[in-house]
Amino acid sequence: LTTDEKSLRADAVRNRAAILAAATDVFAEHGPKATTEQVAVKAGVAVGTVFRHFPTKEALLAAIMKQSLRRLSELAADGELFDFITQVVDEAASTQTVVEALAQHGVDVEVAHALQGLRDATADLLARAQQAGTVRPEVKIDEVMALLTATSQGALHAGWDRGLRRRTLAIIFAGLSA
Amino acid sequence: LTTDEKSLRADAVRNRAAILAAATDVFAEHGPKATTEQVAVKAGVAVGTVFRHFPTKEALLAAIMKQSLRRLSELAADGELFDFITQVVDEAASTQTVVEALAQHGVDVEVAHALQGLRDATADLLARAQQAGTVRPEVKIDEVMALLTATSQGALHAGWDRGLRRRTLAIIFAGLSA
Amino acid sequence: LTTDEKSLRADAVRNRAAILAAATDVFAEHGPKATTEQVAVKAGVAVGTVFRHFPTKEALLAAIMKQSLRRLSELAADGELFDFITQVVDEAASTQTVVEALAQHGVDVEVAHALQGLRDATADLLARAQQAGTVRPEVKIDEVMALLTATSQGALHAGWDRGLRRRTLAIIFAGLSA
Amino acid sequence: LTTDEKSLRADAVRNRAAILAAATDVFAEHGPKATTEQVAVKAGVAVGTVFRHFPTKEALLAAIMKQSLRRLSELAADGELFDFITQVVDEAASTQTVVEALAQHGVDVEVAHALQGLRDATADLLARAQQAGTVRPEVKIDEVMALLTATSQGALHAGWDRGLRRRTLAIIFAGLSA
DNA sequence: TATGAATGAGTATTCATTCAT
DNA sequence: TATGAATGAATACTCATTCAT
Repeated sequence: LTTDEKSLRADAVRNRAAILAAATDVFAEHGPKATTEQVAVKAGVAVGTVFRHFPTKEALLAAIMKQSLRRLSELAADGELFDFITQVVDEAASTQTVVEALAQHGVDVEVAHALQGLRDATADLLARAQQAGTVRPEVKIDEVMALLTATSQGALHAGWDRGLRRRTLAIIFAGLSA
Repeated sequence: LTTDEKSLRADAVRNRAAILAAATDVFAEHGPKATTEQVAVKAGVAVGTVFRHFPTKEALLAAIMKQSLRRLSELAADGELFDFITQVVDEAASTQTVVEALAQHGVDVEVAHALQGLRDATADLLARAQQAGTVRPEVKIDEVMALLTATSQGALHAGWDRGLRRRTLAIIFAGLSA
Repeated sequence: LTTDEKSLRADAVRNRAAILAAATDVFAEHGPKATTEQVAVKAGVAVGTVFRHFPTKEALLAAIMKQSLRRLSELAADGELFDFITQVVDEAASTQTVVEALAQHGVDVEVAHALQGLRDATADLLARAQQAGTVRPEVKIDEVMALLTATSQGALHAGWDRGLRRRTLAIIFAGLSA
Repeated sequence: LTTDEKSLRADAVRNRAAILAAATDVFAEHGPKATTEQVAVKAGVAVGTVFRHFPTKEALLAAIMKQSLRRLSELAADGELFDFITQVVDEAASTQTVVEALAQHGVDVEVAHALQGLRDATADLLARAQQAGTVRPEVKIDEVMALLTATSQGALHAGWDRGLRRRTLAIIFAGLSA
């Protein structure tokens, strides 16, 4: 029985992960209007299971956001500001939801917390860049986050190609540079 | 008779305008998921009337976009690039849909046309700014439109306040400047 | 003024006829689900005019039925039973509504009256045919009307071609023959 | 587990059957304009359930047709032509939709198949009747199906009573007889 | 715990009918 | 009297969520 329970729990954990991964894909591809059913199918489970793990569609979206924000925060660690921004924007397409998360406020305490984490990590990169003299000293984290958000959304919705992304970012980087 | 016909048409025209205005407000506030019914209520007409003027919800959205794009194009005429961008971003909040129009492609022939109009008007401003030596010569209209789109979306979704908008744009303008 | 009134009345009469004709065509082509608007367009008038002449869609349908039933009654006059039946069936396609009228009961007093007229005219043909010895004496008008209705509906809905109509009627005529 | 799955499925199967039965009744009584909601109510389920089983109103109608056509085909097996026709016509009232199915073409592949099944079964009866010398040799299956369709529709829409049905069929049988 | 069938409120769209012009 | 815009009830279909198995 203990074994059963354990394996059940293991299954549950695996399911949770599968659902989260599936949801990320599905929402990235079809936007937030994608169906819970679609997520369930992609995850290889039944709808009921999705709702057991995430009591609400909104909760599922929040979970995705949290996950993505964490991933971005890790990306920020030990990086360089301009590289980081470039990476985020390049990957925006695969994280539509994150971007929308970045753009929203107050959705959810946990999301807000994760967002703060990303902000802190980015603030570190900014500070370092300013100490290195790469970025003008008067630039504040608020503006950097704003530019990050804006560019990610733009890249995402407008479907900029790699070249346009680079040239657009080049302008922004020029504006940030000392 | 002429008078009668005109007044009939006038009523219809008034309603059409009311619906368009209401739709602009409603969609700006609740996003594209807002109900046609909501629009009707706000416009003070019955749903049927909305559908008589705009046969589809999508058509209604397209009409809003067209209208806003035209407004922006007019704004661009006889202006200065940085002022124009600032204005667009400042007003983004009231034109969520436009921004999304800017970000979409191929929605509708007429919308595409209006979008091209805005692009042309902006291209003029850019050329003039480059001739005046205000903007670097290597900057292309593509990047300017990209920045316009991105910043509008960012300002809109993230709810930047006036100060943040100004500071963020300042960075971008610095990046564009010769 | 009198002239005006007269010409107005003349217009009205002309409109009524145009609407009736248009409705016959439209309903024949698209079935009873056709729109009042379609009828109006085909008649070259506005919907309001249709409703001024026929207060209800049902009333319009009833009017068509009456008209068609009268036409068929006239067709029956001075004819021969089998020829008459053949003609009715051949023309069924152009009078879908009539056929449905034939199949309904109690729709409308006036329609019922017109239906009775057709029945009487057919009864005359039957009597004559029986006197001539062409049709068995025990056949009653009820059966003839039933066969007429059935065959018209069948021909209409199933889209029998001319050959099939002829062969099917041949069997029925054989059954009726003395 | 197997039992559980089966009982789940059993529930679903029971519902499907209930919906089909309800739909047959409802459409027989109110014609094809009857509401999906009405069907749901009669079946004792929610609308959603109806749509889960039959994704479209049309699909539901097609399912009814298929079912009825199958029932009729079985009726044809091991029977005698005139008896068979009589039965079909007697039961027409309870199968309005079938009759319309008989009258339509190309609605749906499966329906077409079922229709062909009925035609084949009827053709067998016809062949046997002709071999037995009961029916004239030159009669073809096309005409028989045409008569079957026509009479069923007539009986249905015009509400013939039993006596009239018998007398009308008697004429047709006379026409078919050798 | 997982399943997937059932639920039912919600939404876009149509169309007979009314009524201001 | 004719017009055609406005009305709003009606209807097919969707989808987040619940719950029996």
